[in-house]
Amino acid sequence: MRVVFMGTPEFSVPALQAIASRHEVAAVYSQPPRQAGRGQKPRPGPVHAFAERAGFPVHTPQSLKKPDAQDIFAAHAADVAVVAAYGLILPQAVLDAPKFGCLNIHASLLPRWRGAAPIQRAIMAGDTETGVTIMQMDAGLDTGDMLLAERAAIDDTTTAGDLHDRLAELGCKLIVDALAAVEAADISPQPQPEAGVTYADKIAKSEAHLDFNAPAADVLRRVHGLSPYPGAFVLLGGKRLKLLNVDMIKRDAAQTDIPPGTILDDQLTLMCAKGALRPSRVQLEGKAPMETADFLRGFELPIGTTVG
RNA sequence: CGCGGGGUGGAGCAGUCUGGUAGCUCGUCAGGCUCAUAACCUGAAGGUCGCAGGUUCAAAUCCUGCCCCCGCAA
Repeated sequence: MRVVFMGTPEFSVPALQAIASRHEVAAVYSQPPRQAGRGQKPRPGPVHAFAERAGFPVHTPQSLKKPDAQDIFAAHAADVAVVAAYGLILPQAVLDAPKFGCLNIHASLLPRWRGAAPIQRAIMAGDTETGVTIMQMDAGLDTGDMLLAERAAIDDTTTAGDLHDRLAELGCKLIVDALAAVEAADISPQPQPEAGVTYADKIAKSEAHLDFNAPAADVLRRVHGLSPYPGAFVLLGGKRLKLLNVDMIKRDAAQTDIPPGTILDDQLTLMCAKGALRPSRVQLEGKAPMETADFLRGFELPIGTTVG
């Protein structure tokens, strides 16, 4: 089929790659390069960069609301558009332009976690499973009819980074299947259930500053949900220390007089409201991520210190 | 020119301001001790101190240029 691909971040790249090997990519849409990174130079996103390397025509409109942008889109004469974390709203004229409409790869089991940050929110909420859904897009926010879905498990060690990679692979498998089914007219879209709708809000910077007054289980979910990016952190002598991976440590119920955030031993075990956590991988500001043991080898941290 | 931290044996760091034969914790290897061990003791190997110039009797350390990594902010 003749496909227009629309996506921006790393998550979408495997899907584009998989589609490109089986279908004709008429054009790739991606968010315009923004000032990003050190030196605030405009940098193209991962999809944009990949598409250029692969030699696909790339479009980076600020918006698709204008008629001329919609005309350009329609001129691709696509059979279908595949949208994966594109980041722009698609007007009805765009949704209707391709023969088979627009398919979306969404990183959750809809209708749970519609919206911007489904991977992180699933972990932060303590979900034990999530997945990927392929849906036929409509004008709503991730409200379209579902074509395919597949589950993925989350456990106490799963980070957003891990899950991101797994779901990206899953998404690329499912979209390939979905395109084949659509082309063969061998699929029947199912409306999303009305029950169980939740929305995955964007991650706010303030969510990354850890609060040890919460139960250890909650802190762990937050750490893993924000790992490796943007990274949940604590303040240590004015510097940020990101916690990238943590393990639960059982504590005797007796010791409730120790203030949350206190370092309990020489392995950086941190007191929480209920239980304790031991980081296994951390990153000090300005430094590369490293095992906690390596970090402690060069960073003096007396037991009893409190982190903020 | 957005702000800032950093590149020192395999790992993480100190030493740089106040130039003068490279140090700490750990790992590795060998030997010892031990019922045993990730424990302990002894010894050893391993570094052109990111790269290139410059200053100096002497540069990890001072000066200049460059490369690379990272945090913030967007």
